[in-house]
Amino acid sequence: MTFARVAIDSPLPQLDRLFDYAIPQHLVDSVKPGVRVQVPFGRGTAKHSAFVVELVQTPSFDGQLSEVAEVISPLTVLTADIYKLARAVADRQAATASDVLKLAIPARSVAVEKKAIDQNGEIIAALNKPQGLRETALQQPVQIADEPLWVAEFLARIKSEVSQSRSTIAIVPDYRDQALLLSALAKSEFADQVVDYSTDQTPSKRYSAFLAALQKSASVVIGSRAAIFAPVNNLGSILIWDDGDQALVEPTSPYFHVRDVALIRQQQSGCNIFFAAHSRSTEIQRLVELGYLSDVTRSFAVPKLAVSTAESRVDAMAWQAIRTGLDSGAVLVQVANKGQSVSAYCADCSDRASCNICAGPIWLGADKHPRCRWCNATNLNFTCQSCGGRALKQGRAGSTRTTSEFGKAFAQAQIIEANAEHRLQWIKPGKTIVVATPGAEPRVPGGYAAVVILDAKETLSKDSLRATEDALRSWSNSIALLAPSGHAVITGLSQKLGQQLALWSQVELAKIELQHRKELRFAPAVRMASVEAERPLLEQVVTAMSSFEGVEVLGPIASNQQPAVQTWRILLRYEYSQGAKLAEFLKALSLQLSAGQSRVSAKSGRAVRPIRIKMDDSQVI
DNA sequence: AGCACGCCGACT
DNA sequence: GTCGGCGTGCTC
Repeated sequence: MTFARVAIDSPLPQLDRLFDYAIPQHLVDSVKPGVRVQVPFGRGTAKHSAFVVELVQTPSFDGQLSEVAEVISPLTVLTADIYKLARAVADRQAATASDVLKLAIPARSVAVEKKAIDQNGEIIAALNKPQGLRETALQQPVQIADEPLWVAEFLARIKSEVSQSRSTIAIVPDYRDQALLLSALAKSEFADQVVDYSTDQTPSKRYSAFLAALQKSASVVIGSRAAIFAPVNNLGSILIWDDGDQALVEPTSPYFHVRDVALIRQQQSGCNIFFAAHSRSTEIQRLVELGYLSDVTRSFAVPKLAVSTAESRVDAMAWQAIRTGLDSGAVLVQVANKGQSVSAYCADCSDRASCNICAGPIWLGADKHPRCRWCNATNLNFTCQSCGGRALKQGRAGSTRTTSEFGKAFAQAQIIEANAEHRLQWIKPGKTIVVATPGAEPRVPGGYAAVVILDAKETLSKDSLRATEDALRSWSNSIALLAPSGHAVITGLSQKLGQQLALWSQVELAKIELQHRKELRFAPAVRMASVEAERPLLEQVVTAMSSFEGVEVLGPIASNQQPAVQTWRILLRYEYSQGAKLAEFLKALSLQLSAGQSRVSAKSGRAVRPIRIKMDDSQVI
């Protein structure tokens, strides 16, 4: 007699454990570890979806067992490896395995599955050509003559794994990096092994990518956050490009950084792990200093970079760089903010303009309409809170105004604006000025003749713990788009930082930054969690935390994230060694305190958790 | 989440 | 005397 031990597909923390079920005679052959089943649960009449985690001979529950009601599909969609990973990630993040599994296992597509399996429920090799791959290669308007160094490095590592019949997971934070890597792989001899795991495709394509990873004995999975959970066989290497990119942080419940999931998966599977980036994150620097990772150096030409300490936004050096750059090709101008103007002031009394709904700061979007940065309300009939004035004057220029200013100054050049809304992957070579916000820079074949970085001082003085690190990362990524003969200019940067950047001493810069964090006891020298809830509930958390030794509680402070319900937030500063214990404590605490507090969001209709725990919150300071 | 069990106010 | 309020607790 065997019994099925299942994980219920429910976000409720009190159900985050395994339940045993009897297997009725007609299902004994089809209930297998990893399959999705329907089970009766609780007093409710509705059946719940669940995953069979294992089959056992003796149930660990001595009450009356219910029976598995139905097997949804013969496919073993939850492998033992992925369950183990999901459990470990959930435990680290004070979340549930189900939260992780819904990211790891895409929604089932019956149509895809019908095509993909034979009568025995085995995946047949009909998925060899992931559609995404060919489309990406064909859509590529220009051929890349010069492959970036990191792409070549990834290809070499992938090639080595494939030749040993092992799989690779390559994580790229950005759709342009994804396309670059995919088109390089499409031309390679192992194009057939490639699985396009990007999340911005249709559900059926995601499901077929998932099945392809499950089926191939050696696959090359390319994707963003979700790809770290790809159920590949014989995992040889995890490769991560540009780990400092915030796109690698999951914005919903487990709130993990892919880097941390990758490290867990590496430890569990014993595979290789490789990080590459133009600049070094403090987290990677910490792991290098601990001896967990080792440095691999590749020689390359240091970019020609000049730094100007001038106060004016676009100084003589920047103008000169744009002018000479245009003579030989395209020029990239990186600006800190999008829109017409990053801020607005009352024309009469010069006070900072604030939103008449929530008093948040006002900026001017591309359409020149005054908009609130906090609640996004359009303030068309602005009234100054201090003097009653009705007229606005613009603050520092954003990308839209910069674009129109350059359009006037360089009438002979084509001007293009690129930001998160106007996504651009490539531009054609020629006399073009691209004004881009950080992270939105398009590539140009052969590279840019000049890269000019404006607003350096503003980027550095952002009110964030990671301001310097993020700035160095976004500048480095822009400068890396230079042609070999190109020149870069950064305006408004201090001499000291500028010199180190000009020498491209990325490791040295990361060392210094990490040293600062150690002195201030900030992440990643220690870990910092945030707990967010409504005030009375949060007070109970604060009280309970006093019984937990060695964790420093900072706050509460008001959180302006959701204007609908005012929530508050505390920060918890703790050592890495306390992580497991603290996560367990917080999970149990939130379960106990939120009893009977669960409610449904009026806006989305989804269950909203009364207490939100982020075990590593880098946004918070 | 559902759903039942459990002890306190106004009703044919 | 009971019908029902939703606080509390459990779900293999």
